[in-house]
Amino acid sequence: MKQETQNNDCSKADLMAVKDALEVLNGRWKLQILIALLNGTKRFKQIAREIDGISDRMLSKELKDLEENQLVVRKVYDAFPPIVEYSTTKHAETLSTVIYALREWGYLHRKKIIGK
Amino acid sequence: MKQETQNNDCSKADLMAVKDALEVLNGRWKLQILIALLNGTKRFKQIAREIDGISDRMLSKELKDLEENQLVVRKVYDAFPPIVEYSTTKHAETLSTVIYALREWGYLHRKKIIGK
DNA sequence: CTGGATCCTCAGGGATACTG
DNA sequence: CAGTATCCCTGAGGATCCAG
Repeated sequence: MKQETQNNDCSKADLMAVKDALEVLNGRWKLQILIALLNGTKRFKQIAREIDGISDRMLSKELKDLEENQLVVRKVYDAFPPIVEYSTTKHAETLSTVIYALREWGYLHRKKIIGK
Repeated sequence: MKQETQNNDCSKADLMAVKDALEVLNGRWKLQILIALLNGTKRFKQIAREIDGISDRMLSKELKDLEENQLVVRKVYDAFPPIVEYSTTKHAETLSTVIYALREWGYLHRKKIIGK
């Protein structure tokens, strides 16, 4: 077996970038929330209903995280009952590439493993 | 605000696919390991040295997971000291799209948030 | 060297109740 | 409705020791 000395030439900074991305999208909720919101502006309960199994507490926390990372925008209307709308930023739209890739691979993998 | 009734038309099965993908790639090690192995066949310690912060226990477990998902292949040479080589499968190569997307977005996000 | 076995810690995340 | 506060538990992941 030949040992190439430069076989990881393309993955020093790249690995960092991937790690950065994963750090922002970590947990099992962030991407689901973003997908929901990329489909259009929604209210808190609306998101909660759409994402199966998420608790209010988690949704609240995740939305705050995403807001800090400038991926979602929170807009409060002064009304009763309270109305708060969430939507994605331009920056979040750049994630669609990632989402598409994951979606395609998800299909592929399911076919490979389960539907073999 | 107008409410579209079909604003989530494109994300029922798609969401499932994304969730499937995330389930296979969960944790912070799987993708790093795959990236390392996509760069070439490697031995256990070699991977461990390449991935910063991973413990032997984790690496062992993650490799087993990846093997079960048919993403890596384990090859044992009967020798002393023991030699075990890991490499990626064809199926793992289809992940490169995902990895590229994550890498690109990682760079983009870093520029957006940190280097603004 | 390649890991399995064990023990431990801590953060992710669930359930419930409560406020404005 | 839109959350916050609290309590609790599970499981990811680290450290260490040990065997083939």
